Amino acid sequence: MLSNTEENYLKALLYLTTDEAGKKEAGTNDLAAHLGLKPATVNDMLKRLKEKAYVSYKKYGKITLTRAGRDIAVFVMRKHRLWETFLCEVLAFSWDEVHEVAEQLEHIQSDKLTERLDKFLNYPDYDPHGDPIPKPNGKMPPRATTLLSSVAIQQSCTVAAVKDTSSVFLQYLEQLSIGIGTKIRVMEKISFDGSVILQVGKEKITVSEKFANSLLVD
Amino acid sequence: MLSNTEENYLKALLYLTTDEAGKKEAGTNDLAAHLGLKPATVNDMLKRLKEKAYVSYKKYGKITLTRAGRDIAVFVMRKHRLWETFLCEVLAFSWDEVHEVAEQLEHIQSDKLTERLDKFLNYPDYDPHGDPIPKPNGKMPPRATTLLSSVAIQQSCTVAAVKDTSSVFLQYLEQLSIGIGTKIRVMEKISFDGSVILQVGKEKITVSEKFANSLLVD
DNA sequence: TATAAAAGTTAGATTAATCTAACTTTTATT
DNA sequence: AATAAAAGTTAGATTAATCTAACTTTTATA
Repeated sequence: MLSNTEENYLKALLYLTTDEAGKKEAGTNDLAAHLGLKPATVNDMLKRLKEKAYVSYKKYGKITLTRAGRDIAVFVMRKHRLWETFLCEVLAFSWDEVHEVAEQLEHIQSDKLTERLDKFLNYPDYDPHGDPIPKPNGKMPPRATTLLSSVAIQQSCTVAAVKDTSSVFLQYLEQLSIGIGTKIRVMEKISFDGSVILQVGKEKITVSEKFANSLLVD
Repeated sequence: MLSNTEENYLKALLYLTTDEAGKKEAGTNDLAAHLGLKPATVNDMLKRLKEKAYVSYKKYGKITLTRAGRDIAVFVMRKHRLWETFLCEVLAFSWDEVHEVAEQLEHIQSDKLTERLDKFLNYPDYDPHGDPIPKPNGKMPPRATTLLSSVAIQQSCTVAAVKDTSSVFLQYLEQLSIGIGTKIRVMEKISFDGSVILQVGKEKITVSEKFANSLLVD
């Protein structure tokens, strides 16, 4: 059985190599930066994970997850997202509060717990941030890929997911009454700085380019 | 913040010195036996816990929890019992399956989670084994103290708690359709071996002295 | 009360996870 | 292509948690 620490390395590797993070290859430094550790530390751990056949790489080369490693990482992600859903929907946490707690809960080892929790939540496909929850077989529901910034003028869309899960962003969304499922119409784009004017309910609001690049829509 | 390991030592000490375990003093060997560790290991840890002022003892003497140590142990117990209740009542675990999982969940650090869980469960006073759940202030609802074995012949009583939480015992109770709240009438006691004949619902059953010493009733 | 048994402690070793400092290899840039 | 920068590795140290083996103190008993 893997330690929490080992699980965290695999999860980080999954994240870094799944182009959520922008790129597809991961090196020692990327991992170290992502985990807040020193490259030397990561190097040591990678040796052990390679030994145990959870990762694959050659000296000075890029690191990839093996099938076994990816399966574990996906399962940890499944637990993380189920717990986030539980915290929001059942215990009324707000979506900016769930992450840290889910970071702990994702390491609880009990298949029965995971499956019962899934059932209790009625087998959700997406977590409170709109991220897909892997199924027990490792398959993932489709992830929204359209950025709000790429929606044409006068088009309407529905918020499907957030690309940025930082508290500041989530609280800002809260303040604007925007959440998963909110209908948005793009009214105007300012070419000067990429700002976008949106219709949200009866309100007309202006948001930055950075904002429009942080929301995924259907 | 304490490690899971440190929390487990404090919890064990609380258990051993709260006469649930029969006695009120705990030594290195008792702790080692209870935790499945070697006395030398426990000795080392006790030094650190003393350093941090969670326990108090003098060399070769008996160990007691300080106020701070007891507060932490009680809080861990609170979390353990709330999670057991959650697993049974919400996720339909049977009462012999919850312990191991609760052993993991009890270490999750989030006051908000604990309080929200308590609220969601409607502030239960007792867990699925009939053990009192400490309140946020550390106070405990009263614990049943009457053993089934001490109930007089022809008296009726209600099962309040189990003294033994081993799977074998809990599954046996399940098989006999006895749970917390079950009404029992003591029909006869066999002086030869301490066996007791009980009326449970419409059934008349005979149980051992050991059994009658493992159930607490009101 | 002397002494054997039980309880508790110390010393030294091991493993996991981390660090810093120094070194090597790869890559990117002039 | 030479060389500077970035990336990756190694060596040696530290801390937490565990062990075994040997030793000391307390307690129980003959």
